[in-house]
Amino acid sequence: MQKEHNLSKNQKIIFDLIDKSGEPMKAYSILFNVQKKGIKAPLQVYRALDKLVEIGKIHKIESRNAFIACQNSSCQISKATAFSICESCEKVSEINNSKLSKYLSNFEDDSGMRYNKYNLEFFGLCKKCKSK
Amino acid sequence: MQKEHNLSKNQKIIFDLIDKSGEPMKAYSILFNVQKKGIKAPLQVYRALDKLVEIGKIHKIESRNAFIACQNSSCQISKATAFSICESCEKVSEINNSKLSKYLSNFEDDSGMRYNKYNLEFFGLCKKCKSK
DNA sequence: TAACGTTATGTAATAATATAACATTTACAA
DNA sequence: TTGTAAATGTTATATTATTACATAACGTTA
Repeated sequence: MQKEHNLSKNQKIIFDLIDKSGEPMKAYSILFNVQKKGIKAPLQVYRALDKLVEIGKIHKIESRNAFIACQNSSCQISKATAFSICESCEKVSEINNSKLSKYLSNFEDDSGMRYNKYNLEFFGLCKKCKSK
Repeated sequence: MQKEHNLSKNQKIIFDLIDKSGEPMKAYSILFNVQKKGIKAPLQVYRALDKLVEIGKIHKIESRNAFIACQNSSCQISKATAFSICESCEKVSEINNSKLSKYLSNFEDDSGMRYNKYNLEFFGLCKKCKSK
């Protein structure tokens, strides 16, 4: 059974904001949005983000320096992440494909080394942008 | 046949530095190292880096905000990159595995969407660090 | 080779992203 | 109830990256 993480006040404020937005949010945009709730400094945001990433409630989209709520109901997969990113509209979706995750989790490089964690970002045009 | 890219003066200075170092270099560390060669401003570095990434001579390690010379003799694979990153010593290697690249280049998500580009970063402990 | 468009360069200023250092408070298990 | 870990608050600063504008070099083709 998954450990229940009781989010602290700041963590909850920031997670709720990202989760409701449904899209990747940048740290300073988050900061701007939570200032009315008393979170005034970048560090308060980054600390909450660090923790939320650590427990898998959100993921960082590295190529965009942005954070998105985990789309997997279970939120257990913070060590094996894959995203699709539209290079035109910047829409980001989490890819939840068991074949892919199995393939990557079991991947062994030519030296026989295995990895406990990966992040994969796919780029292309989403359906909407492709049809334009 | 691959197009020959004649690097400009700044591009060559910066590529040579990164290539010789053999490891990921950060933009401001590059800047520091090339100041004696007349490259004085961050923008000069970033412009060269952008171009070198575009033509596939170097890759950006997104999770580290650092740049590494392409390890593939052909340097053609700037749209399909995979790296292994040691979480202890930060050693980075480019993974050149044809099975993996085929699998990912042909990957179709559940909605049938395909992608023209991807970047994959694996994390773990390299052999040296594992044996410590 | 002159004219043109494209690419590269130079320079200053500033924006955007992220962390260090230190003090204090809260949560909660022993 | 006290010890410890986690979280918070605050200021300052470090690091990464871009905007804006001016000039120069390069390569094509008329």
